[in-house]
Amino acid sequence: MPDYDGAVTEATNSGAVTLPAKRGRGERSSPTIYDIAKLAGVNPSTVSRALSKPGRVSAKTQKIIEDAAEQLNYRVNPFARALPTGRTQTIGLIVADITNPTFFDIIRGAETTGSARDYTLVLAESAESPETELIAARRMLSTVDGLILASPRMDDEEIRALAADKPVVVINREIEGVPCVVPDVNKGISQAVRSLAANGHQELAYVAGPPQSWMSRRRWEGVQAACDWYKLGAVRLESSKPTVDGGRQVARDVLASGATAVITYNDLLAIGLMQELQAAGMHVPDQISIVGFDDIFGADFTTPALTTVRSPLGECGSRAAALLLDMLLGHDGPAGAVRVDTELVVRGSSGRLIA
Amino acid sequence: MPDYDGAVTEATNSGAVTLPAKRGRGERSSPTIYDIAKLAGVNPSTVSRALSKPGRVSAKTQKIIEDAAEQLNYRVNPFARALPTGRTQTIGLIVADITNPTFFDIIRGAETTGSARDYTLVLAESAESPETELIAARRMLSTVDGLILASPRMDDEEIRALAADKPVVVINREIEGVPCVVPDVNKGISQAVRSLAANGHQELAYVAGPPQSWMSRRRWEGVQAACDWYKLGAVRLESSKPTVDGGRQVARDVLASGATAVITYNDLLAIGLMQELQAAGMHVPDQISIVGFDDIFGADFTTPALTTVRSPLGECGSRAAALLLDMLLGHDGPAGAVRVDTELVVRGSSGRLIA
DNA sequence: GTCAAACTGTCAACCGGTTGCCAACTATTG
DNA sequence: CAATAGTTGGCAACCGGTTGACAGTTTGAC
Repeated sequence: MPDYDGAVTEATNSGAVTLPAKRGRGERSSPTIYDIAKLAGVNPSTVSRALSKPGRVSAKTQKIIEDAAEQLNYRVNPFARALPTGRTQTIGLIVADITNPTFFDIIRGAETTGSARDYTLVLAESAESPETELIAARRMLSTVDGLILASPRMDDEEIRALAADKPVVVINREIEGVPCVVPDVNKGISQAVRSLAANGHQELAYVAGPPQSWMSRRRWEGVQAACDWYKLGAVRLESSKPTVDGGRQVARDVLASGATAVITYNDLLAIGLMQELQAAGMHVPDQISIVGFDDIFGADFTTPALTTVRSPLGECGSRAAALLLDMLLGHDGPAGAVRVDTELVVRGSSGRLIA
Repeated sequence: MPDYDGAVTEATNSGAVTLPAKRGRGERSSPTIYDIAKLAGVNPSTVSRALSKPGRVSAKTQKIIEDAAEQLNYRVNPFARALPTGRTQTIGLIVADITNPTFFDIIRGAETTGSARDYTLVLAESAESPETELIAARRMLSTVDGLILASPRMDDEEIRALAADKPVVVINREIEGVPCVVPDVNKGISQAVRSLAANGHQELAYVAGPPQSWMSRRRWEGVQAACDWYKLGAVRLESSKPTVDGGRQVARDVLASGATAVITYNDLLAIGLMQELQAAGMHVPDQISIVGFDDIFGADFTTPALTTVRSPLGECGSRAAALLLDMLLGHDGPAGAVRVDTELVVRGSSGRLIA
């Protein structure tokens, strides 16, 4: 029910009616612990304790105060609480690109887990820029209880500095001394390369992501290791940006490389690459196999549907938020990185080479 | 820019910068206006005025204070500011479903426009539930300066009640007395139906979205009107949920309806429907044409690519945020709804009926 | 019955800005 | 040069909770 605060407390204002916007627009203001205290016949500090320090006041008083609070439809003023305590019931999330579906699930996972524990999610975007990211992180850090960095682009040192200030959890990157949630790509990559090798491929290209991306490097290392093991040649190609468009642009280099199988840093690149190759008359997977990363929304819309190494991103977001909330309760972060499993999802874009 | 949001540009770390004073238990705390006041040799209130009320203090004092603030690397404490003023430099956005790509452009548009004016975006999800939405809206409203509701599911009355409290802008719905940003679907629908009629279709089905969705009703009305005009039969089918899955489930009803052309409430439904119809051996568009709504990310990944009525959702998010920020500056909201244009994007999923 | 420990509620001092009001100072004008 | 209007800076009272210190009450042990 909308609280239309009934009685105007006449004790407050002595003089003339302050009609011009006292707060915001309307004159309405929500009940405070002082109102409750008056109604319950106790001291405001007792109200404060009853409402936030269970056990500190007697059960009887507690009940009286809770009833009064209910009657007035009281809600704490988050700012008043935040001012002396610093607690804001808020967690921040910074992603590199809001429109990148990779982050959809991370955002949802974090939001869901957060709001289940009465935390609100604050979102910011870094636009893939380390500088923007740092500025956003700094600005946020003063207003949230903790911060989740999804695929951060800034330096380890800067992240550690932030983490020294308030709890920080990192997704998709490992940083010594900072709690991390990281998909363990080895399993998925190993499956992917084995599958490609089994299908007769001998030369593989990896299309890399942003140079600042730890995960892109990690995936390249994984690809190299797996290719060594399965005796495939591996070449690394750069992309201009980790998007569908970037994938289209890298198609030339892919063709020039002579590789018959491509693993891309993410699904967007894979999709763009596939579109461009098909437009150039190539047949996927008969002439070239394409494997993406992440299994984003839409990866199965393409024809052929995209084979991809799935990272459980929703789980990453959710685990990161849970970790953060735990840390806010005073627990220590995990010693090492939290690893979540990846797996190859085989669809139509990879298969036997038909030479 | 009237507000001092902190010296972000402290590139020149020249010489002795007084470190922030330690708080009682060795916790670091950031500098306050009192620190600045001491350093500048003025009263704290003068500092406050210098930093937030341009023109209220003399240029000379202003300069001294700004230098001192810079030297201390001062940032306002948002909570301390919010407590007396209610201003938080924050706007809220509530969407029905965080993972629905429809909202991603809206989110990005709002975030981008907001952060360009130094506002932070706070995000919440209603999970398509009017109750959850209302709770989230209430909780948010006390902590943000204004609220954007994207495709709200709650009653008009409840929204008006919220709008009476703080500035509210609605996207994808028209509510008398509340500023709205709404894609004007008529043009796009008209183009779509005309195109279908020209391709020989005579019976059309509309797959509706959530019953609480104003936009779904609006689109149905538009479809009916256009079908009247172009002399097509129109039948309305219900979906269980506005997702890919919901689209798959409604395939049976679509087939049973005998319609040869389908317009769905959104692209997700269209994609799911197309998948299921194709799985059942139907050929799109030779046997049945499918037209979606919104032109979301991935709509062009399908085979055939999806014909859809594009709504400029990023623009909606951005316009809504701009509107809201204007209102926060004291301007009135627009008299009527702000309409943005829609247009048909013809791709492969619609075409001539081959009977 | 005495004395101390445990429990409860109150007081008052914050947290860090904002702002109405007033006094002092400056500039303008007659 | 005095009177007046316009500036500018300071004082102090908030905003709404939180919390350490403390005193009054109970409770419990001996």
